[in-house]
Amino acid sequence: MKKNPKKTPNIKDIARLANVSPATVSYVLSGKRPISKATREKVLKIVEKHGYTPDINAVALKMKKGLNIGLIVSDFAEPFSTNIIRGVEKVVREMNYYIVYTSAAEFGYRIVEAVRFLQGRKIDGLILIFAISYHREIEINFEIDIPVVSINQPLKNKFPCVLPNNIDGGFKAAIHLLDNGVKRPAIISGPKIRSASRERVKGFKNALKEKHITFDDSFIYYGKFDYQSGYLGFTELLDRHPDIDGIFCANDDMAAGAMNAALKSNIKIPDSIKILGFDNKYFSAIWPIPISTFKQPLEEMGQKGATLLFSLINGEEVPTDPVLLESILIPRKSTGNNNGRNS
Amino acid sequence: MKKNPKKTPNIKDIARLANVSPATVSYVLSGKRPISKATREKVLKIVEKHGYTPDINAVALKMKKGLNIGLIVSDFAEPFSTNIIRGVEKVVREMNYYIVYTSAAEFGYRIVEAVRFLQGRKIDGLILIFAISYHREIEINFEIDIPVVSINQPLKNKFPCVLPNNIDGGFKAAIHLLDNGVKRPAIISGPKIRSASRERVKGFKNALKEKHITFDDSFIYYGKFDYQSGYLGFTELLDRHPDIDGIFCANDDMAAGAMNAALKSNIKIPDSIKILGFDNKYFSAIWPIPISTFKQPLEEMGQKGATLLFSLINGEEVPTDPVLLESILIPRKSTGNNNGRNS
DNA sequence: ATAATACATTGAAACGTTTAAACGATTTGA
DNA sequence: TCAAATCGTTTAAACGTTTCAATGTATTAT
Repeated sequence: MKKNPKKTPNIKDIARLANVSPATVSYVLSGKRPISKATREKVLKIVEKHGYTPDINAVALKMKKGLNIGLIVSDFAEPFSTNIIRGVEKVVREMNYYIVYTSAAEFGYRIVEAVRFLQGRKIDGLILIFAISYHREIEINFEIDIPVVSINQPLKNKFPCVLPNNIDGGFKAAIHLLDNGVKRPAIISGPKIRSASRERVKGFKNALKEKHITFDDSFIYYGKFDYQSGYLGFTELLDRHPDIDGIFCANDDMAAGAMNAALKSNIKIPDSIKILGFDNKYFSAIWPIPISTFKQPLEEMGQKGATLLFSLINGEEVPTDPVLLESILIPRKSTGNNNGRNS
Repeated sequence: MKKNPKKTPNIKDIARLANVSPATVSYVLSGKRPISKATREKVLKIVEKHGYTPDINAVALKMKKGLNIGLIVSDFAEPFSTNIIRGVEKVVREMNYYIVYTSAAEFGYRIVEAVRFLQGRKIDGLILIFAISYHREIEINFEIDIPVVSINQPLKNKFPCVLPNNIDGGFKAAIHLLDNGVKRPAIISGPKIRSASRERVKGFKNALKEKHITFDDSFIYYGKFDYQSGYLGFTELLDRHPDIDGIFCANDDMAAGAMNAALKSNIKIPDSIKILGFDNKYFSAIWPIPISTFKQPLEEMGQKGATLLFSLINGEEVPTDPVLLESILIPRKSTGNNNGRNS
């Protein structure tokens, strides 16, 4: 009959059972001091047998560390963020850290408050993920003495960040449209204040210039990354230039809006006008006319960001320039291709 | 000139500054012992001034608690889960707890492993959220000595749970179709093994019986909650019964599939056939023909679940029967209504 | 006036680790 | 042969809290 029926073993229990001191157990487990092979094996056997795992609170207290990293996303609604998170998680877990997360939305988008909240949990590093449809100004004027990495959103060069290569995305978008026979391309962009928008436009323009296609700002409609904008943008652009035969929409929501506007006006997609989206949202594959789009390397972005963060935590140097990752094109019917769905 | 330039104050610092003992500070903050008004105010002022907040690791260590609750979701892809999480978060934060979360997908759906992982972080309770599109059998044969609550998924009555009232949902679906003139209703259900599917079918049948509409199993197609199933289901059901004029699809993905199948066969929605979905997924509102659907009370489910969990943690009794919450109908064009979108 | 009670506060142990310093035993160098 | 160095291990302090038991002081009952 045992005295304490169930209590999880602590380092002292293990030490006693192995006939060594707690310190020895600790050293065996951490490998910070050489321990004779015999002792190590003896200890490890007991540890294994009793499924001992150090109390993380005691460890964290003693080490003056949190052993977790904070994660702030703009909003959880977007599957966008969750895919990045997946990448982050992998790395964090590998480092034996935990994630404490919150959404900025929870704090009325006052990042300062969100940070304060997370600090309460003693985080050793912070990752910020702001989804692209987030269009408020982000308050980053918070003081913080731990490493911070931003994913998907440059924060005034204040922190290291990993971003999708939007210039490249815009460029590829234009090329794809031209390759599929478009002569008069236009673009429904995100809001001008968002660098992601400006960059996609820039890449788009670059490609057109390279191919000697005339283009000016009247072929650009600045939307808000939402369905509405796509609908209105389509209407307005075709008002301005009835001969437009291809539109690059800076995300799939706007592409959907554009396609519905086309449907209403009885304009055939892709025969009369080709529509190209961005983001590879879930619905783009099942849309009545499947939407060509770009898949962003979300998981990689997450992984890269987390790796960067741990480098910082370990006091290593990291590149100050944003890390850029490229999106890949998924051609579907809306630009005249035929893959993408099988029924 | 200060000795230690920045270090965050601890309870001893506060005690010294307030000319009291650390114990007093602790009691002031926790309110577990009466403290004279004068002392309390003095202490609180210092606490405020220096922004003191107790080291959570020390607290957790001393209290032999984790001060966090674990959260396992089947997969993060689904915005479904994130909305529930939002509700959970609110409650958890209010209780001054933190969330440590992971996805079952990360562990190859071996819940046991996921639980073990979370236990490493000393969780005081566990919430399981399995999205409806998750169709594998869930391994729940894990031993656990902390309270567990399941949200959205009954786990063999092993744990208290909060569920959408699917019978009610199916019932309301039938009524809505009938109200909109449907004479020959059919249903594209989820897989038979899922209780959510069976219950929605049951509610649907109940309503039809009540209204004396003949109905049998040949009007049911069992799909897998995915787009494909909707497409195939539509085709097959109309093969069986060409006079079907209304279909309740157990989620929006299947509704989308059904609508695309209708489009392909040149069957007019909603004129010839009315389509009703479930879940109010993002795309259902922007679909070319906006899809009527049901919005589940996800955030409430999260809140309710978390509240339940804390009751358990505090050793209170909780109802052993599932807590049922009702979904609300969002009528749109696919069943002949006109609200739901404004362009 | 004194004993008994109530109230406010404090000292110190405990939670489970890590790690610097100390220790003894063995090996090495002169 | 003795001092010095090396190796493996242990002792004990520290991390920042909470809370029991003890203390001192003010209030009430006798």
